[in-house]
Amino acid sequence: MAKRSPARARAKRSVHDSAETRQRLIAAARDLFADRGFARVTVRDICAEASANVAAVSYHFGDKLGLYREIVGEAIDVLKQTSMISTDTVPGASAEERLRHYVRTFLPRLANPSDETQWIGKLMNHEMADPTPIATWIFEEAIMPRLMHLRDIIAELLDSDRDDPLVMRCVASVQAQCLFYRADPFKAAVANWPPADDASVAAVADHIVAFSLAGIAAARCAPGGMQRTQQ
Amino acid sequence: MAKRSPARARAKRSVHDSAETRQRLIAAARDLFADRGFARVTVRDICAEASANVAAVSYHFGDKLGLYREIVGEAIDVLKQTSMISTDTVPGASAEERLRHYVRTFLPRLANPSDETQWIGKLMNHEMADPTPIATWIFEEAIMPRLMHLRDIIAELLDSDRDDPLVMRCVASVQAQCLFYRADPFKAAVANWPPADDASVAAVADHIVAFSLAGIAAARCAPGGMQRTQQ
DNA sequence: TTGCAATTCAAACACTTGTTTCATACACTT
DNA sequence: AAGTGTATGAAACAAGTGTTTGAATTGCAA
Repeated sequence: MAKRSPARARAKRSVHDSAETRQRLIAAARDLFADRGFARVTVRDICAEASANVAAVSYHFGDKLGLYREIVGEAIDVLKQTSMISTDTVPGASAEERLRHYVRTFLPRLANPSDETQWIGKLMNHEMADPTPIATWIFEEAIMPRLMHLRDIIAELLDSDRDDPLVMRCVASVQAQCLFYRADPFKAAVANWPPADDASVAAVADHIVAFSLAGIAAARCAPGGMQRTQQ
Repeated sequence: MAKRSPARARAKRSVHDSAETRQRLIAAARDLFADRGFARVTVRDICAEASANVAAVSYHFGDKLGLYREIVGEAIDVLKQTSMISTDTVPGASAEERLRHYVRTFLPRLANPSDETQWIGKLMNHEMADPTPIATWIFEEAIMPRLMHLRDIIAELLDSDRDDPLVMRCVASVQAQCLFYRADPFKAAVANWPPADDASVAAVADHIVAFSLAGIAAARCAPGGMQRTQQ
């Protein structure tokens, strides 16, 4: 126990390369954890990638999970910022405009492989398939706020109460369509499914918005039993 | 190399417990692989669960991957059968009826935790986050046929060519909504999101159908630039 | 009964994992 | 120049991994 604290070392930033090894470890771990998830990345992988000694992770972060926590913390910080980009709109914007803005800013981050925050989506992919103790933290900080924002938009579009189960079903329908275009090692290995270039992503975003607006409108017209439009 | 072939042993089925150990191994491996994925299950876990010796896996299946292949093969067999349930319809059924039938039979298998084929969904979850060499096999045998079936339905609803990119975007919208309700360790750990009982699942299925039919109808009316319905 | 092949078992092997140890190199202060 | 605390590096450690070994054990046929 009682891991040596490198806190003062960072403050002094004058020894050797001024804890620049630490930054190389973080950079290497970010990419590797994103690609393979926590369990399938070894400390030796990270240190080799960062040109550091095997002991460096223990020294700078206590243990492997400490380094992972650092990465996830960074991910959540970025997520909160970009979440604000998706949820902040001009004061008078209509619900439809807010939905469009949400999807148009959210989707590129998920689907565009050249997006520099792409590693975050990959990281969360692994976290969802193979949750670490950090899963609940991610959910509460990064996912829940987005869902609540969507809920408010859709409740307004449906003109119904936010507790109406129909609202959350529509939230799921919208969010599901977005998440489907997440960059994903399976789809990548098996087909070239997700649209790559900016234009395709934008086209998909507009499709999702229009598709969803029509779906929500239909749900609004027939809130109770819209399931039978025919037959 | 040259793994001892237990093929004849199975045929004779007369020694010891007539290769009943083999079945116990398969049963144990099915549950464990479904819960944790290939990489995070150890041979010792499986053998302990099956009350067998550590060497049993090598003896009966060559190696760990051989046992996994056995499990995935079984999964694909079941998947093909249930896929037929989702895709087979009465001859004169309309596209809308076929879509409804597809979602209503597909969703319970994904969402209902008491479904006895639930382990297959879990297995594929892990395969998607952490593909093994078997990923392409699964995709071609189990996923691709479903997508093609959906494509035909939606092309008919849109009254457009099957190669129209709009068709696949709508396929993605429908499939995404279904897959969103997959039982998932992350959602389970973090919230009690997915609907549990049969009634809720059926309600969600009807929601997805109605939502999607409206979305498809909207896409049909404005195939090129449906993205701006207002604003 | 004896021989035979299939099956099980305890033990070990070879390898990888996260982590620790301890000696060394370094920059800076006194 | 000597001292000090930080950082690195090579090696080792302890636990866990998939797999193999070779000696039992078992049921059946000769």
